[in-house]
Amino acid sequence: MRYMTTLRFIDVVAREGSIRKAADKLAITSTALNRRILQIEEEIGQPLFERLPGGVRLNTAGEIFVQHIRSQFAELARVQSQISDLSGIRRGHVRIASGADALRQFLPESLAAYRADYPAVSFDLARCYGDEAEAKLFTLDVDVAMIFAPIKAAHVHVAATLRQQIQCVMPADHPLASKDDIRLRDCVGHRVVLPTAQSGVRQLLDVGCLRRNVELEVILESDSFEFMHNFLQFEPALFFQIPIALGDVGGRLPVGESGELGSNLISRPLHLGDIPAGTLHICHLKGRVLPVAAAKFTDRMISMLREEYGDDVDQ
Amino acid sequence: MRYMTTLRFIDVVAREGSIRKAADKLAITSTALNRRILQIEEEIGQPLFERLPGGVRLNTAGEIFVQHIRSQFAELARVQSQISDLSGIRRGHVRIASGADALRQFLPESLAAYRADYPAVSFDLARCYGDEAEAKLFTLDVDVAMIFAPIKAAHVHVAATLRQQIQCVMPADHPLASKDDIRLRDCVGHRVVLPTAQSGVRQLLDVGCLRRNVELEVILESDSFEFMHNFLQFEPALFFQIPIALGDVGGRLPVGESGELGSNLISRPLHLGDIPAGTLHICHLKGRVLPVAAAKFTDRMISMLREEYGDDVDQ
DNA sequence: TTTAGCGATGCATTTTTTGCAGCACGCTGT
DNA sequence: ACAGCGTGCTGCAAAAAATGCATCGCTAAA
Repeated sequence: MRYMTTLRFIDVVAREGSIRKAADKLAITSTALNRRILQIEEEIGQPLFERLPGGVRLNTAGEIFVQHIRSQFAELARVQSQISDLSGIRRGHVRIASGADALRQFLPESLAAYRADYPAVSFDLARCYGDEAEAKLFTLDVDVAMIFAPIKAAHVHVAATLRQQIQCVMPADHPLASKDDIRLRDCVGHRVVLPTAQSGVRQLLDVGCLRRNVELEVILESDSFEFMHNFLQFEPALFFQIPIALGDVGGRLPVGESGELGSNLISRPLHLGDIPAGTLHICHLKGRVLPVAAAKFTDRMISMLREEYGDDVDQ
Repeated sequence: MRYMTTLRFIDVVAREGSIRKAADKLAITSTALNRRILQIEEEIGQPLFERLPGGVRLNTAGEIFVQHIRSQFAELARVQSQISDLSGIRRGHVRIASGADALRQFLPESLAAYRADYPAVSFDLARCYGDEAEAKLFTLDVDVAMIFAPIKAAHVHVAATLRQQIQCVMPADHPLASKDDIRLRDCVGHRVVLPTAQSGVRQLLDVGCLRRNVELEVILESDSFEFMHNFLQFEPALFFQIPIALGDVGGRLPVGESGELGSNLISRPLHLGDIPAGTLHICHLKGRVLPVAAAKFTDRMISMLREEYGDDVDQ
């Protein structure tokens, strides 16, 4: 949209923290960009940016205004989506933030299923951790987020939750494979592989180890579940995950039966007394009206969750 | 705001129903205006207006888009107000829709009181009936409305209500002046003056007369309370009003003691069994965040009502 | 002290917007 | 039937706005 140009520019300057850098990114000269900013500041009647020696930074007025700009963009997207919708084209765009958990099977499947019905809808997927996801919701960079972690910010509205008990994944011939349910202290003396500290699974594990006074023998830390899966093919170790990330209902069956990844891996639930079940949240920004496509996709996702996980889904 | 120009133009075209008329009003040529509209339609990807032989009319997409435009304007006003507010200037603009009832004393007084504290805040007052007021809220033409009538639309949020018993106003020497409380049938045989059919007072009266099977001898109907007040100086008659319009607490004392208007008029409450108390609503658009000034003014108004009418104020 | 990077500004150039004149179309009243 | 009116739309030239270039003054770091 033409008339949004200046606003878009301001948003970029705010993100880049420098007029010149923003100008580069926008493929215009810093002169033109600078002038646009000066003009808008004059119209508003006061500066939006502080001029620092190394660039610019939003002042309070700027913060307010940029927030307004972002909500305008989101609103425009919603309106356009609504307009497209009524012409029967079912066009649209959905922006999702998700932890790595849902990336293995649930999200690809939901997305494909939705696109089968509405092929003109496109998607943006940002993989990120809980705090980032909340921030992206707030800055209107994404429409909907899947967060496996406690929700911290008040501006987040939780549309649905899914209780997920942490699973312990290991080679089928691992000594612990015979147990139906793993205690934390069982893991002592075995090599373990952990997700990064930012991950919700890791946070639950850390709390549990602290409480039960268990020290794990960590041999690898990574933010890539795929990598850890692969690693287990070469060195036997324990590795923790939630069911939705295992790509199998309930996560109690051997994963990857079709042979792709870790065909010899099995999962066993961790004892609930050691590590309580965590919660996967599907959320969007409070008070925001989502574009048609985003709203429909969210509904679809929730009903798919309900089909697979039944009573573990809430709200 | 410069970048809003096209949007403002579209709003005007939508209201005028003709590009040429809108162009006149906007002091530009129809050419330029037409081109702007064609451009925006191209950017959106579909027309916003139907072209009729006598002008243009919004189509469904246009309705959606214009609604979006209006909400953008309102949002911008709010943001600007918020920005002004934080620089301590306390600038702002409040747009009010009100029935004639509150015009006599309550609104002028509240407005002046508020302006005494915030002299940089300006006001717009549109006198109108309930339905119009609701429409103006919806089209974002006003921020807050005072409506003495039932609220019909679902998009209206009621911030406070005030119960008001209808009063009968008459010359001090009128035969009914001796009663403490007037029944509808007492009015039969006396000349009465009524507000127009659109007024909330009139609607309550009509229902009451129908129910009690009373036929009033109507000699004058007007939408101007001031005119009716003045008329009573020349011909004795009964005239109905709610306390807030009488400019005197409770409306039970002779009005206009200071001699300005109707110094010889008194008011007596109508019997509650004949005409139930009506409700004055202070409302704004549901889901809307009001500009600072409008929000503060509304709060002030409500607290002033509470001071004067105490328990009759709700919510 | 020098150097590099920043935002701001004067001036020429390019792009966009505007206004004028005129077109085709549909309704309306004679 | 037909002229008259008002509508939205379009080529073309003029006016206005946005842009790019070169440059200034400034600050922080080397």
